[in-house]
Amino acid sequence: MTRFMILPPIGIGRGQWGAMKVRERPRTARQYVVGTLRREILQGRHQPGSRLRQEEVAARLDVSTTPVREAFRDLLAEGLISLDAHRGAVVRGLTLSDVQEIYQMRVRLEPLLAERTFDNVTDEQIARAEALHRRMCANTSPETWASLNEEFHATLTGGETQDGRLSGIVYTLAHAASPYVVLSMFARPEIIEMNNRDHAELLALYRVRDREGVSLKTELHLAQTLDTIEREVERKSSQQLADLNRDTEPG
Amino acid sequence: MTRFMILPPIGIGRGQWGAMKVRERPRTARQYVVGTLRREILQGRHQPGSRLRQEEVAARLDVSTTPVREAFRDLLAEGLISLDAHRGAVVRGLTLSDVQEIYQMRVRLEPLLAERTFDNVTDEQIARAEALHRRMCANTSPETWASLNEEFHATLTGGETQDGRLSGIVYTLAHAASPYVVLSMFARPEIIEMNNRDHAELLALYRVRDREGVSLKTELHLAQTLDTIEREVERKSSQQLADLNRDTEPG
DNA sequence: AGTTTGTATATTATGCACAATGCATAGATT
DNA sequence: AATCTATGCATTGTGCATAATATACAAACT
Repeated sequence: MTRFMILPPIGIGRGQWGAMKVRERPRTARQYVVGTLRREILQGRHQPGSRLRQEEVAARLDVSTTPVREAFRDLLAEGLISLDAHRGAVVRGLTLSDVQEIYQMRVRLEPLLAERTFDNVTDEQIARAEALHRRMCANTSPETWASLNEEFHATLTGGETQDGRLSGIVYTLAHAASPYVVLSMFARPEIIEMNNRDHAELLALYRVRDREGVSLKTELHLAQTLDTIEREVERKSSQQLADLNRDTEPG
Repeated sequence: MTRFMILPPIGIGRGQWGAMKVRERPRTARQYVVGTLRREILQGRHQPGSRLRQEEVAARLDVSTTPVREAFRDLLAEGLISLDAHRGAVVRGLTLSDVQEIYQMRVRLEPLLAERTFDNVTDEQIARAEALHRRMCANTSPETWASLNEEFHATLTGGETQDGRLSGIVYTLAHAASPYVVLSMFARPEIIEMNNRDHAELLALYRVRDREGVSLKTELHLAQTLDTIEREVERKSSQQLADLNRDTEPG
């Protein structure tokens, strides 16, 4: 049935709404602000301790202050800023103690998430994870590797589709710690290879449907990562740390 | 410059959010809305699945819509509502699976929190916790007991003064599960006595500064509580369960 | 005829400009 | 010098305009 299409050929099939759902939803101003500020903070573009003034942010991103205020609430929930009544938003830095706390939580929570989602993991999801794994083995740039890494774990645990508290918390924690992970990988590229080997083992355990094995491997993987980061931070002077955090990426 | 004020002086004017304690520092409208809605939801006054319309809430609490929207963001972070762009807020119910998830997280996180805060616990804090413990032993009303219980644990772990991610998450989880805890205590009052004995043991361990013991006891205490809740829910007929979180989906 | 597809309307969330409150700091008074 | 007061400034709150979604209803196709 060849029906005349009034609206642009974005989607095949019926109507623009079905197609809209596949593409990205029209983002609200708030989502735009949250995304931008989160990226900026995680990339270290805002000095920890510096204030974020809503008017300034609103002017810079060309929106009004209302969506900025709501964005601040979201960033507060993610732990990226602190927010006191009438006193405004302050960028929270990540101390080593923070990173340790985050990883100690992940070590305990991610095996639990893996166990709880284990039965819902399909062969197709494993296949997608394996595809991501191959791309991660081929790509050695820390940033893109980290990005793929997040997608990898999200694929195996149901990702954002899961609406429970656990998956949301795990997702947020993984995000929050990412700058340090990237940092340690910059310092010692062999860490990436170690992670890739861990992922290969993990995929193998998923393939043979070894629930217990997946849980244990997940725990071990994170504990080792924390250990690596701790050693790396100890090795570095805090000066160098600050330098790396301050520098921004080349366009 | 004394231009006439459209808004009356603090405290009286925009109504009854002065109806709370007059002596308390003027809270912001947002804090008032968050507190009110949280209490209402946790008390089960809103059917799970029902919508919260910002205009309605704003009119009822005699506030404008902006603080209501920001309050929605806070409640979203606490997991009490879900929130989709342009589609509004929906009250989330607590399924047994949710409660299990929450307790499985608490079993893993609270020992960690106890360990991390252990060295900062002062004798004075222990004394305050003991005072609360005595009041809890004397009081057998489930609601007040639960309220004191939260204060008890907050006292021993630094409470809200702590600004790390861990303490905030633990605090939120404890809050979220409270309706079920109260429920199980209503059903079987001896649970309160069991908890009181656990607390006495815990305090003794704090007194002798046994870090490992505190951690283990905390874990055991929560695991037992989850077990009790599960058995209690199982014991009840699915009839009564259905009463608690009524399914709003029409066939 | 029954179902689906398209359009108009109504409802609700989102965004904006402005008014007002509270915090912080600098200046004046005792 | 210390305390109190006044002023600047950023956050908070309000009312309204706009954009998006859901609902109702008419038209078209199988």
